[in-house]
Formats: sequence, C-alpha cells, structure tokens
Amino acid sequence: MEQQDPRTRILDAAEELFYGQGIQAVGMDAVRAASGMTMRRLYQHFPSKGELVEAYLLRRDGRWRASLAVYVSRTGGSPREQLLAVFDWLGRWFAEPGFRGCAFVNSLGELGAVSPAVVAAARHHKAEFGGYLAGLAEAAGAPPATAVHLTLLAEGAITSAAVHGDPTAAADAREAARLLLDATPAR
Amino acid sequence: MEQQDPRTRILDAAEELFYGQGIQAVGMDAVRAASGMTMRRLYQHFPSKGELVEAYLLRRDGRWRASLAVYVSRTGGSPREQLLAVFDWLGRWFAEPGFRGCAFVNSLGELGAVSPAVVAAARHHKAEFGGYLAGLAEAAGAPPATAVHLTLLAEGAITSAAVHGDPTAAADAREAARLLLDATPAR
DNA sequence: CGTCAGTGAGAACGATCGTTCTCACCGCTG
DNA sequence: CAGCGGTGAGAACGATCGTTCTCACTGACG
Repeated sequence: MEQQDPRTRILDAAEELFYGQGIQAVGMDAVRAASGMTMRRLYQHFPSKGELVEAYLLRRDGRWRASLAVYVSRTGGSPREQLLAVFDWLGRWFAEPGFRGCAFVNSLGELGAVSPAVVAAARHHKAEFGGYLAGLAEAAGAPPATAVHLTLLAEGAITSAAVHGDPTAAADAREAARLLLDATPAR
Repeated sequence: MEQQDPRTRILDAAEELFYGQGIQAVGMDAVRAASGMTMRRLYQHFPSKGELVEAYLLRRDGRWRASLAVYVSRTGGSPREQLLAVFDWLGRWFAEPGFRGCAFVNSLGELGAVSPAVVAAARHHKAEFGGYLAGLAEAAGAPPATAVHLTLLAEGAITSAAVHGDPTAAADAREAARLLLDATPAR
C-alpha cells in the first residue's frame, strides 16, 4: 500500500496488464488507472507506449533470469543437478496463477513484425537464457550441443505449458533432459 | 490471377496478413483490399473479424498437419526414420521466406486472454500434433513418454527458430530426438 | 419500358486508442 | 499580497478500427 517509486509503480502495473492481457489489448489509460497515476505523470516517465513496453520487457528479462539463477544456485547440487533444477524452476513458474507463457514470445508474436525493439528484446532474453544453460552444461562437463538440446526442451516446455495450461510439461522436459545428459559422456 | 472461390481468396489474403503481421495489426480493410473484395462481400462471407480469424486458424491447422503428414509418409522410411523426418520438415518450414513461428502460439499470445475460440484452436492444433507424433512413436516401438519428449523438442525448435530467425534449430532438435530414441529401448 | 432485388464503391458511424491540451489550484519567492 | 512554475484531473484531438449504411447502377423479369 505504501507509495513506491513512481517508475516502479508504473512498471508493476504495466507488467501485470501487458503480460496478463497482451500488449495491444491494454490501453495507456488502463496502465494509468492501475498505477494510480495521472496521465501527465505517466507520460513524464515514459514518453510513449513503445518505451513503456521496452522497459517492461527489459525489467522482466532481468527479474526472470535472476529468479532462475537464484533458485538454481540455492539447490547447491552438482552442476548436473543444477541443470535439472532449471526444469524444476520452470515447473514452479508454470504453476503460478496467471501464467501465460513466455512474455517475450507473446510480445514477439504480437509486435515482432512491427517493432524491432521487441524483436531485439526477445532475442536478447533467449540468447541470455541459452548462454546460462550453456554455462551450466559446461560446468557439468556436457558438450555444447547438449546445452542446445536442453534449451530446446525448456523452450518447448514453456510453450506447451502455456498452450495446454498444464505445468507437467516441466517434469516431462526434465526427464528428457536427464536422458540426454545420460546419453552423452560427462566429459 | 484467375478468379477463385471468394471464400478461398479471402482466407488466402487473411492468412498472409494475419500470419505475417499479427492479427490485431491487420484491419478488415486490409483484408478486403488484399482479397480484391468489397466490404459488403467480405462481411457476407465472414460476418465478423472473429469468425474470419477462427476460419483462418482452422484452415491453417488442417493444411499444416496435412503438409507434414504428406512429407513424412513420402519418406517411406522406417517408423523411426519417419519420426526424424518430422524435424526435417520443420527445418524446411523454418527456412521458408516469411516464417514467423507458430501461427497458433502467436495468436494465443495476442488473443488468448480475450478469445476462447483462439485458445481452443491452439490447443486443438497442438493436441493433434502431439497425437500424430505419438502415433509415429508407437509404430516405432518407442514408449509414449518419448513421444512427449519429441513433441517438446519440436515445440522448442519452432519457438527458437522464430525468435532467432535461425532454421538450424530443426537440425539441433533432430539430433536430440535421435539421442532420445537411442536412449530408450525399441520395444 | 418499368420495376425491383442485388451489387460495387466507399462514405459514415460509433468506439477506442495514443497523445496532448486546458484549466483550476497549490506552494513558493519577491 | 502579487506573480508564477508546476501539478491533478480529465477533456479534447486526431487517427484508426470494426461494422453498417447510402446510393447510383445493373440486369432479369413482367
């Protein structure tokens, strides 16, 4: 309830609305109302909807990857266990109320053909995620190709969970990942 | 150039525009112009944009799966080879000009929160695709879980190819699928 | 020839959106 | 107290969208 930094309040409102309903389906007035702002102050912080969308994606990317990294590192297991913990984290995410798939994939489908900034944000997000998995895989002694395979499994699990509204895709992907890790030499 | 069935002409125009630019980004007037119709005739065949979108998704689902099934069955290989041929077909699709990911995932991100018909179309499409892979897997003597794993790989490849604009995701997924098929007993 | 159902072409309508403007009001400085 | 820079609240503006309406015209039929 306490007053926060206006930018944070706006981004919080924008994230909930944009992610939950789609970017084009949410008008600036809805963001204004949800953030308890006046129109003037809203445009003072984000001079256009496009810049607000960009900031939303940028902040979400950082939060998402940080949350994943914290969860995985706290498992404290071997690198191999950490790789599998990624899929556990995905499963928790899928089960969150309001889960609606990957915000970057969604915004790409909506605005990718029209907004280069959205395309760049999505590519950056996915590239960073792939890089993170590649780092874990290297620590686990798995070949780089395996990291790519696990990335595809994670991506597929996100899409599948979003489409079917079923979080078990994470467990399925985890099992496939385990098989792939077993199928390739641990260095 | 020859005159086609009006419904087909409208759906052709709608598919190209909706898939290429996103549904919300395309106005009915653009569909009218691209199909060489008058407004009256357009609304005569599809009384609302929602019904046009539904028809677009429905027809695309049928075409997409038929094209895949034809390609796979024409390989004439063993069931196992047919399973891998699915990923070859994906690779060809990814390399097509104008490829922009899965139309159903895209429309789901755009309209899923607001249109139950779009959600149903996406679920149906993905369920049918998963069922198709399950059938091939069973013929190949692979356990049902393997079919699920391959489905996740295919899904991930589609997303990855769309985000990075890189068709090689299909080959990566194919390699992972091969490893998974080798890792599980062929009955 | 006269009538009329149906069409083509596009204007019109009402809603909504992103963005900007108005204006009354507040607190500060001289 | 007089003046003024900045704010809140929301109306206003111009564009666009989905959908419907107008109207002149055509061709078939009596």
